[in-house]
Amino acid sequence: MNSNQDIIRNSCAIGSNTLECIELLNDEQKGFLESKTVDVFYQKGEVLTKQGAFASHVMILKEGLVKTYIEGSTDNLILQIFSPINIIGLSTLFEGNAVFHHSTQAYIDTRVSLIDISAFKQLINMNSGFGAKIISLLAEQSIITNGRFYCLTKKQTYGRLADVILCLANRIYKTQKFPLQLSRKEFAELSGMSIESIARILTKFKADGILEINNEYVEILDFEKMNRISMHG
Amino acid sequence: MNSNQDIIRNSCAIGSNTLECIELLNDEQKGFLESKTVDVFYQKGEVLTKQGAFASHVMILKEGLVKTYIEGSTDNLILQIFSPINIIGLSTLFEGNAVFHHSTQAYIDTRVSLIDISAFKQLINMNSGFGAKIISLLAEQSIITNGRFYCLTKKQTYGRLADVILCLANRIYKTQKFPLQLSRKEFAELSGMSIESIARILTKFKADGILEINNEYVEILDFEKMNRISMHG
DNA sequence: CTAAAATTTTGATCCAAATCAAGATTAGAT
DNA sequence: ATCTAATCTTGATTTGGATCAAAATTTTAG
Repeated sequence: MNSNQDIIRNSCAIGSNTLECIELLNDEQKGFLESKTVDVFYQKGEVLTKQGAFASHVMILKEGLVKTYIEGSTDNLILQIFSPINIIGLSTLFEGNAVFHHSTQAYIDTRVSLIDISAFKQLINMNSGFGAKIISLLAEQSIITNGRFYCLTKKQTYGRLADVILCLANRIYKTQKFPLQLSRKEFAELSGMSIESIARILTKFKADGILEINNEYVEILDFEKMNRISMHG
Repeated sequence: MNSNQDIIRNSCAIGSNTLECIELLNDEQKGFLESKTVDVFYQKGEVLTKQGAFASHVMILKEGLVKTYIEGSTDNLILQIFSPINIIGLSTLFEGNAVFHHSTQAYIDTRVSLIDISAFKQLINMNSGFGAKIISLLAEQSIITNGRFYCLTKKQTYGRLADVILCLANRIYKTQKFPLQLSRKEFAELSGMSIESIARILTKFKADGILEINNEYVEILDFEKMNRISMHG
């Protein structure tokens, strides 16, 4: 049985769907899609799309790890993290505005397919099953971002960081022990707090035997306790 | 010319699209839709959909004012406010999960059309233009919610409240002077702060000649200044 | 119209987390 | 390997806004 509260649990920032939607295209449509797609490699730290620029394409993340974020005057708000294989930039399908409403940056070396946006829109109009799948993906992504919205506005520091760590383990790396590919600064940005607070909380997590973190990897030692902290402990 | 920053301006919580999508249906489809629609009237304060319940329908807001919100253990996070005419509950089109991921409540007396969700999905699969429009609406709504996400996490109290007031004026009531239909408690929930902070800031806004607020109406007296505060002043 | 209840305002106090300020550690360059 | 720059940790201080407390106002009920 599920309760009300479970919904807001995975409050971190990851879209989890694969590319079933491509499978819904027929051969001709697949060929058309392919002709309008280019593959691009980005290095760690490179910006894939820039907020405010013309939204010329949708991206499929094939390899790597990226964030989408809103650029503010002082600092950025991370909307989601994406791991392969996911579609990024569906919100550019809003007809009213032809610009990116967020930037996208690579955490690590990353490979994406860029799909021409008008071709993508044509496919939606050609194949209603494809469109339905895109609707489902968009709906899912907004549910996930809303969970993150809840996390960052309603939980306090310990809960937020626990949430981010659980998210990385459950949704991104899909294992309790994973390589440390993010800096403290990136953890801070992800969990919406200062770098110093991250350091302090990580030290506490280590002291309490909940987490092991060193220069190579992160490992959740006490999943139960981490979960309890995440649900606002 | 638009800058980068403009995007995150209207950071409040309202979907602004009308029902063009219905116009994309042919007569037969419209008839089908009509046969699967019921109109319901809700009184001020009544709950329209409950987080965690089976997602049986999508709603079209015909009259009134409603909020969608995530229910937390301690308090709620308002995701969006909707004024007529708008579609509410598109995120239930996510295939993976048949429950509402948020609750919906009426701020004032409200009339909605409930559309059976499987009928709605059928229409999406029957009419790709309809689906494309729904995609655009979903994309727009997520852009708006992301703006609100930015507002609540990155701005401080004065900016947040200014933002909410501007949002009400620009997007909901579409005038600088509008009836006071929300309590201080509702303002507090909307702008993510305590009731006392709302009172204090409103007093300050009045003292500075930026805002008039009494038991009947709200009026923005200095739009320019309010805007400056909203963009984090 | 009056009393009671609810809401709003104002002031005082407290707290979580940011910022400031040094050190300690790690990574990169020569 | 050594020096330098960057990142990370720890402690001290500050602060924005919440909470607590009480008075003022508004709304509701009789």
